[in-house]
Amino acid sequence: MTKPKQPTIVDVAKEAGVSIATVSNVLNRKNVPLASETIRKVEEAVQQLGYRRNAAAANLSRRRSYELGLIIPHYGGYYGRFAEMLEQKVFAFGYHLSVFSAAGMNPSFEQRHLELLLQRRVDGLVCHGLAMTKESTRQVVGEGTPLVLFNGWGWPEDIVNMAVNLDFAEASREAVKRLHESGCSSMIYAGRRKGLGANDQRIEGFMEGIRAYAPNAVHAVIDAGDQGVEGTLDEALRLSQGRGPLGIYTFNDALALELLSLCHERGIRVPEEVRLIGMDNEFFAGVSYPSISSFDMPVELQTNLVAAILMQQIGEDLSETSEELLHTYLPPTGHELRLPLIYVERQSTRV
Amino acid sequence: MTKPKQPTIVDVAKEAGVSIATVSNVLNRKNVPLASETIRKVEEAVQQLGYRRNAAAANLSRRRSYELGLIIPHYGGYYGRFAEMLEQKVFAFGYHLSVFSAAGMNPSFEQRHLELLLQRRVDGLVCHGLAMTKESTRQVVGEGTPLVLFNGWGWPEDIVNMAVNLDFAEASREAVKRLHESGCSSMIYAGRRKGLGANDQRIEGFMEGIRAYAPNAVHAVIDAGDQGVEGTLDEALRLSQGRGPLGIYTFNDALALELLSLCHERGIRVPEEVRLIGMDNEFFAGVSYPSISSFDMPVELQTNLVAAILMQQIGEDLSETSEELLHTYLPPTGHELRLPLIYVERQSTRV
DNA sequence: CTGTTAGCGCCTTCAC
DNA sequence: GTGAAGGCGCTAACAG
Repeated sequence: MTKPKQPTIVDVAKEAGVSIATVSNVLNRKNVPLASETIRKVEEAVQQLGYRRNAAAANLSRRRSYELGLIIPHYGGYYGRFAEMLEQKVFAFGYHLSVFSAAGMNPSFEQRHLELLLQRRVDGLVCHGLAMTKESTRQVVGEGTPLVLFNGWGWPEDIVNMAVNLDFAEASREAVKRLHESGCSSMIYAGRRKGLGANDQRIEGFMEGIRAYAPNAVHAVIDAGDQGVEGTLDEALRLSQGRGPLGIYTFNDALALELLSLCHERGIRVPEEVRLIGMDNEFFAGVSYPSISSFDMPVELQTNLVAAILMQQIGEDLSETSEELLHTYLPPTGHELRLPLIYVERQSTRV
Repeated sequence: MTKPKQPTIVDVAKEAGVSIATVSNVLNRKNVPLASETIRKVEEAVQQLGYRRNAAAANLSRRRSYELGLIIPHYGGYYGRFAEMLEQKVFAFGYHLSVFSAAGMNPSFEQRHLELLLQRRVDGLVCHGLAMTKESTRQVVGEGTPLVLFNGWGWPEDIVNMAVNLDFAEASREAVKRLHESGCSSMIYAGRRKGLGANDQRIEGFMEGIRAYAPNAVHAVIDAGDQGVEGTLDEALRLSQGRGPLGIYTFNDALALELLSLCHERGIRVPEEVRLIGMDNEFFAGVSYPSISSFDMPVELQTNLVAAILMQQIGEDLSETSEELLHTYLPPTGHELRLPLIYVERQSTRV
């Protein structure tokens, strides 16, 4: 209950019969030569006293925190996986990751978390492009904290050095292509306006896909947020009326699952009458019935790249593999990097 | 690129023409009386210089971090929601929450995160009971860091002051009751051994439920990890053979969904032939077809209680509502608190 | 009301 | 190889 004041480096030094500098030296295993006897004594004292270094003091002294900050909209699905994976990647460089959820792209939370992270003097920042305001980002970068964005589109080059994005536009084009090839003569993109930039990317790609692969197809962009899921399906069916199978490409798997259930309820057969492609490749897309075709996100690659770029900005030495990764993926020009999603074909489009 | 050394309190003092103590005073709004002119000057200087307090220095000086640590197995589903909600709760007390994922109950990660948190001198810890080893927990508590567990069963009283648990056992009893009342004469619990204590609790409750409500029912506990999902369904069907509707209660909604899809595939009708109850009340349980009955977790209540108990241990003043909450829920004796789950009836059991 | 001063615990030259 | 000493930036008495 009562906090009995934890032992400090001074206590350890006393216990081991050496000076505090020596203790610090053995603890931080620098390139300083130490007598093995000294090392032993110190380690014993540490063990004995249950010494644990005070991070605040160490950070203050070194003027580095070896801490990185990550701001994401929430912990669910892709973002959670991203956080977990990034944590592992930066750990390999000796850094620790502090994760904050902006509670659904809420700018006030974002602001708070950012402020906190900066007070902690994090050595670098990884932010979700959609959870950040331009102003705070500019400020951060202006103050000199290395920052890399992920899934941020259309950021001016002068405020963001590098954005590592998933190529939703390309995936959307592919979705149209797949649906068209499977014989859909009418195609719908069921979006989520609140998905912001991520939704815009999909719309853009969808329209490009239509132009490229199915210029004559009946098509439309419907917002599931506006129309509701039922409204979306109604509208989609109305548009495709009698023109053979209807293809629906959705903002994410969750929406696809809702549409799938609705089809079940109404006795509409999937994939015979309606074909679905989702996005995110969530667990349930694989085990629903019928299973839902989707796009898998290269989270491992993305986090690897984010980590490498950030470490480079911080001035850390990169491993060979990291170097190679950057060579392979960094665009020769520009400040945006697009990673391809992987299409996973399942029963909802299999004819 | 070059970090131009952020302004310190000294710079602000100089700029404002006051002493550093004064700056510290206006910044920390203590019960110290300040001249409004002084305040203005300081705030202006802060604005001017873009001053941001160095958390490490402040923590070191105050010997408090106003930081709390949370260790969970992963960010998905319930845990993610728990983290987000707890963050809000403790923020109301002026604390910040650092969340760490133990990457699936991996003890080495747990150890690492714990060590880090302790080095940061967090003022308190919230840990998932299943992600912690007894040894490290004992050590932490022994060193005097306030700790509250959530979903930890069977912890010796001498190492854990309080555990705030979801009452999976009671929910499992209820599941049996519901299935039995709906007319199931055979009932299965499809578990996940790797769920550890959480699974044990369900098994215990399931068996008690059988004894209490349906002593004559054919029943069994099957582990989906051992048998696979298909194996589980086969086994369940074999046991219930021809004895009317089969009730399956699952470890979680994910497993329930898998079983549901399998039923679809084999043309087994849900709920006519098989009735399902899941656990977690995940998004997809509500929108699958048919929708899956499940148990909703009182995350808000749980996080409220965890926050209140921890704040109390730290010695923070509680609000009236928090006090009341503790009065209502704290057990008169013992060190474990059980919160009821809420049954959500859906189509998978509706006859 | 404001300023002076002594740490907080650790790291890091720089002598020895 | 090891130790002494001066910060790191801020807070908290305590004077004034």
